[in-house]
Amino acid sequence: MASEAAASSISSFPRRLAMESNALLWFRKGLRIHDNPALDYARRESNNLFPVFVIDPRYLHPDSSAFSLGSTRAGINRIRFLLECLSDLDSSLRRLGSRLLVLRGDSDPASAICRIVKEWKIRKLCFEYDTEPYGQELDRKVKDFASKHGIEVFCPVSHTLFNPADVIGKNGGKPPLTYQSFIALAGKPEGPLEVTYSELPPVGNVGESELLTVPTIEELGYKEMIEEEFPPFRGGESEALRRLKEVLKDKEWIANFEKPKGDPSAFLKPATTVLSPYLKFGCLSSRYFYQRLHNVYQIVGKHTSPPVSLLGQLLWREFFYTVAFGTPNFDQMIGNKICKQVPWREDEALLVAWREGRTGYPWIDAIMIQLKKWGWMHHLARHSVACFLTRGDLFIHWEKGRDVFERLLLDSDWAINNGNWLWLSSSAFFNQYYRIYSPISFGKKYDPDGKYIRHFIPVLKDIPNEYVYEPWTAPLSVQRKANCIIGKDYPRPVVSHDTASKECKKKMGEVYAKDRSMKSCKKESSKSATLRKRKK
DNA sequence: GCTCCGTTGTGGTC
DNA sequence: GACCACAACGGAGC
Repeated sequence: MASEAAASSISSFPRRLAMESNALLWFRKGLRIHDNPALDYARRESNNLFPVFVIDPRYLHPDSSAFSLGSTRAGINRIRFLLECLSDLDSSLRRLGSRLLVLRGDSDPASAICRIVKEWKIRKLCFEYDTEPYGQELDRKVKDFASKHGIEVFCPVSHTLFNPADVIGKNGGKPPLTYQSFIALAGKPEGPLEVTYSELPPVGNVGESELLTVPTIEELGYKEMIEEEFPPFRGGESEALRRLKEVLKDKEWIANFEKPKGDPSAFLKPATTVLSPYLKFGCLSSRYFYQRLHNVYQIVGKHTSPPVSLLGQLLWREFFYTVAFGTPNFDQMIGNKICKQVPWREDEALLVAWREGRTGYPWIDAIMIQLKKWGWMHHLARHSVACFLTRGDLFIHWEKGRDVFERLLLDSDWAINNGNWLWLSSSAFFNQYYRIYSPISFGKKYDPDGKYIRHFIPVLKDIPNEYVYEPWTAPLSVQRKANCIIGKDYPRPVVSHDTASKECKKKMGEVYAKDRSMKSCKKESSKSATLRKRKK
């Protein structure tokens, strides 16, 4: 897989000067003007520039069979966030004398691109390199088409700080499997492009093509949108840069940031930057973010370090991108060499209880409701619910939880989401399966009065502090007074944490023991094979 | 084969 | 807030 990554870097711009030329800039991620090498190359020596976004049915067409409002792959909140990103991008392009051309996808975006490239007589096709399997598949189609028709392709790596293929190459063809070994290999990233535009080449003649402006959510076919609470985060590059500016103002906060010390129950003022949705869509360049953080560190002097520092968080993103790129079947247990093979339990009712925030554990349920309503929750809150679903309590397959997160998170990112589910379920990277988050005491530590729970689960709002994490222990008189009868207004716990976590630990112990004996068997057989060879 | 280390465990003590 | 015991994993380095 790694050897296929013949991606260009910004320092390797072809020097050939095009004469009369039409360039097409295909936006997928990278929904920004700043630090956008594909845009910068596309506009150079081009008479016309066609900035295009293709509506991918897989992500944007309504699917009524999905468990929540949205498409097959994306919940409504992320779809709305994406449309905000596109509107903002369109406004920015219009200020530069251009506009965003939004096309309906045919069967997939790649075939739509191939069709218009021919129709608009495109000489130069530019798009950001994508490391995800789905992106790679589309890119292959487009690149094959372009090479058959003699169209120049420029495909820079600019979504990440490093080219995952380079890091894997430095490690002898295998991705590094620990953060520290990744850091040792990665080195310093290239800086962002230092260029601003006063204007861009005009959009050329689009002929007969049916061109759309950025659609509204209703135009995409989502009619029954009744939401009690919308996510407090708006999409787009302008919002990303505003948010970054806000974050950069507090230099002390940046200098002292330590991820594990953050408060997962903070929701009015989250304990992290909430820049992840903007990095996901490329509204914010990771290289620009890195550079600005580095500048703050230089000004303040003393600061925290990776892995816990803010800059360290950007490097975690790179770590997961690298491992994901170099590991076949990274997003599944079977066929994934770095993933422990665990006999997870099939239990649809428990999965639905977890997904819908009805486990009877207010801390877990509040987090799942925040996910549903906001599409975002703190990293440690994600840990709590992921541990609870998998190795901690319910013993349900991490792929099931991964699917729910992938759909509902605004910052849903293939490599990072799968990487973290592998981590939390103790299937890869992390082995201390006996360290289990308590669905009661972990949250209580940060928020003893249960403000977070009361906000996201209003039915519990009058339960006294001493019972808010364990409402089933409240006497009936207290439940009546709080207008919340457990078993009627709010569910009883779906499992007992004490017994469930003990059983989980036992099962994980068995999996690990089996894994050890398999590994030693393999070692033995390879040893004896070597001896046999030597004797011969 | 040993020791040390690993972003982010819990529950107890001071 | 810092420290410890608890129980106890794999990988890296020696």
